[in-house]
Amino acid sequence: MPIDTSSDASAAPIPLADTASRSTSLADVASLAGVSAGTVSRALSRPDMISEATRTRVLEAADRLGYVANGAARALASRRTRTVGAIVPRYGGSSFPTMVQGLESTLAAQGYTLLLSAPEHGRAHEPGILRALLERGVDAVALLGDEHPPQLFATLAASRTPFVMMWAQPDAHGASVGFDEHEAAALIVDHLAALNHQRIGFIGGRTGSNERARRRLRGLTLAIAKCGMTLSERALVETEYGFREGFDAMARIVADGLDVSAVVCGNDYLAAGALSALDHAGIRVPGMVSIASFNDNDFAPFLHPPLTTVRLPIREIGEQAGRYLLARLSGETPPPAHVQAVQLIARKSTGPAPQPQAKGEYGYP
Amino acid sequence: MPIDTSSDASAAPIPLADTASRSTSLADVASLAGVSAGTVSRALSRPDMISEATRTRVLEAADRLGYVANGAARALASRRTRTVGAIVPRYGGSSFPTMVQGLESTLAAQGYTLLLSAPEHGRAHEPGILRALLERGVDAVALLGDEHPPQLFATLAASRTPFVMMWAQPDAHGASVGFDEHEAAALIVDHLAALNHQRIGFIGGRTGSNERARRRLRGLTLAIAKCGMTLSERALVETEYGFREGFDAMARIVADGLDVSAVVCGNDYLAAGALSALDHAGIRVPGMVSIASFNDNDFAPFLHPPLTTVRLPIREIGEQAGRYLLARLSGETPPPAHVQAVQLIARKSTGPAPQPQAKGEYGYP
DNA sequence: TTGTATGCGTTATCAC
DNA sequence: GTGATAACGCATACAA
Repeated sequence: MPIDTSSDASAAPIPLADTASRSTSLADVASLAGVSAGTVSRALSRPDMISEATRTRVLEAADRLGYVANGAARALASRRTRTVGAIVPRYGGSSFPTMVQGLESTLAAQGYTLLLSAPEHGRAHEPGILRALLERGVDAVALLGDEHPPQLFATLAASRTPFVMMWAQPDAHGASVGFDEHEAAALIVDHLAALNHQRIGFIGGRTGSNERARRRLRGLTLAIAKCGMTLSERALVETEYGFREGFDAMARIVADGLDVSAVVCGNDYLAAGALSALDHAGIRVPGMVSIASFNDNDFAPFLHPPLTTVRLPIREIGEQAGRYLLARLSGETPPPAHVQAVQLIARKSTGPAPQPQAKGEYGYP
Repeated sequence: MPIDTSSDASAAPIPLADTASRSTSLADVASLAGVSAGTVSRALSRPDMISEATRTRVLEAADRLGYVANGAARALASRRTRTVGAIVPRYGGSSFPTMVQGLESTLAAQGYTLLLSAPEHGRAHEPGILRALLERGVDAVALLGDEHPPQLFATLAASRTPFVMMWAQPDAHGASVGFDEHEAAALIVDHLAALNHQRIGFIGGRTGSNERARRRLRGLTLAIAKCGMTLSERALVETEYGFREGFDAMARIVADGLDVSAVVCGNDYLAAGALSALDHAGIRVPGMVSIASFNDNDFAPFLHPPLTTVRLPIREIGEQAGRYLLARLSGETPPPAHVQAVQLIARKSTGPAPQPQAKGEYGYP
């Protein structure tokens, strides 16, 4: 996939050790407007400290010259960059973009720009990632999750950089935004219990490498125990998140001899894949539940049969994280403590547990 | 969803007009190492210009003090930020994150950081978006698409900022990376033609507001005409991308009286929704095709029945854009001209056109 | 309200 | 190979 540069208007020499004219600076605007550089600076960043007349004159001059402030100089002098760093690993093909969109939008509304680090795979914990952000002078940092090496927190503390952990637990060592996984699990389990389901299965993410998957499974286990239900060992699969993975997992559960009347999936992709596998197998499990709506393209209720879904506030996590950082950066009163459960929507489309016709098997309605 | 700050180690006063000790600077490292500031600077950024002995001494001192370079000062003096801006609208819930991940990874490998602007909806063209990036001193910019107001290009040119357009056409006024939509369409149409399909439908994005959707429809129209096939007006729907939208669109096509034997969908979400609608209606259309795999979670082949899919190199676009910018920034020879078609994978699972049992209706196999 | 002057921390250009 | 020293462009404290 070569690149098109045929009609390339941008093929001019790169502007590094600039040979030609430097770009217009405050001084240029100042001389055109007939004022001092300091006045221009104020007219641009503290409009209310300047007289109406000169302000318009300055603004006009700046406009005529196409003046663009030099952020580096501004940052050097003011000691702030109006920039926030985010470290969000494995980011494409996940639900994180929705969260980052929320973060970015919230920050952008206040003039902040997002510096995004999206390390692939296990590189998220490399010190260099955070360091690169700090060298860029980010005013604050948003991290995914709360499981990070101590050194990361030490570095953050040493640089006195405000930070927030997204999709994390309340007992993390620092500010965090998340939701109550246990409440989400309880909602699901209550729903299934009301429909007389007893033995259930779970297809979720890998608990070894994914803290969110781990919490989700733990919450489910607790809720199930509290209801006197059973989580089938044979129908408990850990896998990557994905449609194909859900398909394969459910296919395996079916092949092993389905001994559950309901299966909970860790997210919508897994669930959709699992449904598809059931369809292929000519089996319909009456209780199919997905915990997380994967993103804004919430397709669970349109599957056949529709899924019961718990909608997680992915985007809201990003927004809230942004609001927290903005508050910190503007010196406002620190936001309240503790993470609370959030909006959970259960679509009650799952049917009641049937009387199995043959042991461990459920046919079409 | 309040925020947890209970065990907050980051709740220290914000480091704005810093009252306490400034963070360690080059001078601090220099005095500890017993050299001049200039030497420290070189030891850190031009290791080969310094003697082995002093270099290690400097590095050790820097390490002991936990020195982190001040990017603002560095940018001011060196006139480069090692930062690249990206403007990618409507970010969550689309295939753009995959592309951005490719861009970010490629840039990060060379020490560049991505400044991400993800304007919601129509705000992508606002001059302020680009301006914010330029003020941050981005060394280069990556844009989504090639349809932007002239002023944007003018601003880019005035600031002599290298830029590249992603998912754009070769005849754009500037460097661009994309793929051949017409070739993708031709691949699909050839496939359907070989299976004797004659009349086909299309469910795609809104051509009024989405340049990619427009190109996709145009490519399809051309390919269909060339093969002597027919694009049914009644089975041509423009909608938002999404599962629900695909569902609704197909439901409408069915309600209007299906007069096609194949339906092409603009992306996998639309296709999956459309399949679901067919399932609900108890109808199976033998030719179901999706043009774009939505992202890495390529679920089309797992649907029932499986979709024939053309896989578009979304991530590769980002990677290639990153490589282009890196080449520009390092003064390398400009990459070759023209956009070429890319890897297209057709999964041949669509069946041949049947002899309709009743006019405009196709039953289950 | 406006002008003046200093400092921000680094790189780069000289000398040595 | 290393040390002074001058920009870099802006914000801001202080003076007017």
